[in-house]
Amino acid sequence: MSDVARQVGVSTMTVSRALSQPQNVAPETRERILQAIGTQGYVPNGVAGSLRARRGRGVVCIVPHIANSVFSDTLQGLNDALRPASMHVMLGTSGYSSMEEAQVLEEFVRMRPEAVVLWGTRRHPKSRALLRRLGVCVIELFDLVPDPFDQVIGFSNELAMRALVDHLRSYGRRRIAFVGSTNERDMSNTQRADGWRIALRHAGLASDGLIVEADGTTVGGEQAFRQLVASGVEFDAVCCVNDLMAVGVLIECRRMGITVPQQLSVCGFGDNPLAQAFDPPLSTVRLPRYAIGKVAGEQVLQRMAGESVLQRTIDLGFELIVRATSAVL
Amino acid sequence: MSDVARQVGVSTMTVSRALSQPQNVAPETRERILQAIGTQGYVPNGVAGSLRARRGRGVVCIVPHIANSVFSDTLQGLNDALRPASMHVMLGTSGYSSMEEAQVLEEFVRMRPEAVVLWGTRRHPKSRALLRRLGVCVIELFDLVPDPFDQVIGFSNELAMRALVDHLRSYGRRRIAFVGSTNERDMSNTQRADGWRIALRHAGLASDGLIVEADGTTVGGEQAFRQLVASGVEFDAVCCVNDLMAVGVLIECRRMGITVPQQLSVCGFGDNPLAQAFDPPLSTVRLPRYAIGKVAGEQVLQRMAGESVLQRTIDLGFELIVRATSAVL
DNA sequence: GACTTCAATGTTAACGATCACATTTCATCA
DNA sequence: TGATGAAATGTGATCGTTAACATTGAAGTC
Repeated sequence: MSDVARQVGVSTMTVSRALSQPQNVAPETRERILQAIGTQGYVPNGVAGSLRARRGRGVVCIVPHIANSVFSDTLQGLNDALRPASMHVMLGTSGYSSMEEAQVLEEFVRMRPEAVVLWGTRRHPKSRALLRRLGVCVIELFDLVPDPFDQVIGFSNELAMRALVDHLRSYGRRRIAFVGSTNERDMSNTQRADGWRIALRHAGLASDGLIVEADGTTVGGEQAFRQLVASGVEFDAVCCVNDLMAVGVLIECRRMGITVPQQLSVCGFGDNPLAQAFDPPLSTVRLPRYAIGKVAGEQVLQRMAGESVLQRTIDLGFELIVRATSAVL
Repeated sequence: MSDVARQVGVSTMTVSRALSQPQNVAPETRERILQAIGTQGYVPNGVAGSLRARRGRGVVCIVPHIANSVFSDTLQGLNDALRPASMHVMLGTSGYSSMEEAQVLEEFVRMRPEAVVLWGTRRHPKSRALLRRLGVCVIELFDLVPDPFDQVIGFSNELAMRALVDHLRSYGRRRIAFVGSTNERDMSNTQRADGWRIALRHAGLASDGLIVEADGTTVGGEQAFRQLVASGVEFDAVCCVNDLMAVGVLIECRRMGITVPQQLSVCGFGDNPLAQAFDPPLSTVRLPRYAIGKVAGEQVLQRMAGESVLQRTIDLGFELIVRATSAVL
């Protein structure tokens, strides 16, 4: 920077101003400075700038796993919202462990991010203490909770699951089973199971014996379904906590010769790309994955601009996607 | 930091050392320092550290689009490799445009990253100049080229496509068509088409009239296939530049009553999750997506450790996945 | 002509850590 | 007993930028 200043015959401050507050520099001076910058190939040192300004242009984002379309769609949204403001995303993963998240977080906050965006609402006490101390803007994603740590953006798992159950009821189903996952440690599984239970109770339907659990994969779905059938309980519909398990159920149905949706209705959750591509296409709930990230980014920008937080809980809703596995269309 | 130093009764330098070079601090002093850090909730300022050390702990990674499993798998690999070394990924997207990539890159390098990881090998001249000037470690991903800018990690599109063609030949196919994409601006499409052409020539087979192009989506695949059929040319196999287009071809076949693989063999490229889930499951080529990111991260660490670059071009190979669309199993 | 005003630019001192070098401490040994 | 060296700690300068305040000069006002 001083090289540029020397060449143009001004002080470094003027060079700095030419870049960050052009309106305070004479147009011709500015022109000469920009030219010198181009000639010398000067690249401003953002690290020094951030140190002096006592604020970086980074936003930490920690998701459980990047290679999963739910998370990567959200990351895309976050990135798209932040890019126009010259902010950058510092990406980290927790591997679905709040302990690991706490460790990653502790390392990342050293870079003094403008905001921290985290998946889910289950936090390690250490993370809470750290975030509280730093007073940084924290945005939690996906699972809505009534009283968030700072701000939460997502949709209601419970309402979404109730919408699915109500849809099945309107199609005449009365014995609606639930297939849960044992490996999702976040609140999603609990909240969705709650939604299912509440919807049944509201409709005066029984839920006893109608819930099974397994690993949250396709294979887990197959196992869970076999278990449900083996238990001897009667059922005419199955709601799964996610699409992969629902696909597992469908595969097992095909094997057992159960016709879907004539003999049995099946619903997934999440609208995984698979849901649409599978044969038969799976009824499910589409989640505002991209929008969650986008709105999170927008909130970060708004709060940086000094605007106060209007809503601590932002509900972006969901979309019921009825395909061939739940009803004869 | 000075608060901690004061409380313990040492200089800030000792506190600094207690954290970064513990072996140079008396164990008991270190213990007291760590305790004071815990009490006060001191979080080291990584920005200041990076400025003084003149090197950050960040790695810039710019991919075309995050919400695409090819890229997110690779990001996962990169992240997994870098995390144990306390490095972090600064994530950016180019939207498949080298111009946009250049802009994002220019902003990101201000943070003085330890390395820059970029998708593909097509660079804007500005990016090249910038990277050359900064002398930063540059790792390009996916499309192998013989003489990379700095270092490239990937697989051979050409060899992979030749493997597919050879597989089809071994199954008796002689009139093998190619469905290309018009919207992939990177080298993949060209290299894959070249591989197809070369494989046919080596086998003494004709390629005239056997290539069509469309938008690189499922719908594009359907269109391309209709176009191919309408052209009246004879063919008994179709290689597609990606899995989505191959799925489109399969959908169109079903519509036209063409049996796969009896009347026609179909191959995709990339092993998209859809390929396995589709009915019938699609033959394709599995790419080392995760490994590419992982190895990239490992290379960054090795080069930071001062090791010299052993291979400027690292070929991680590919895997031919034969499923039901290319051969009766 | 002296006085005000404002735009353009300069000066100084941080931001918070750490490198290089200086100093202290203390056990070891001829 | 004093020399020797290694371990433990301290001092001062510095990384590159920018906030806050100071200065300059020229135009505008009475």
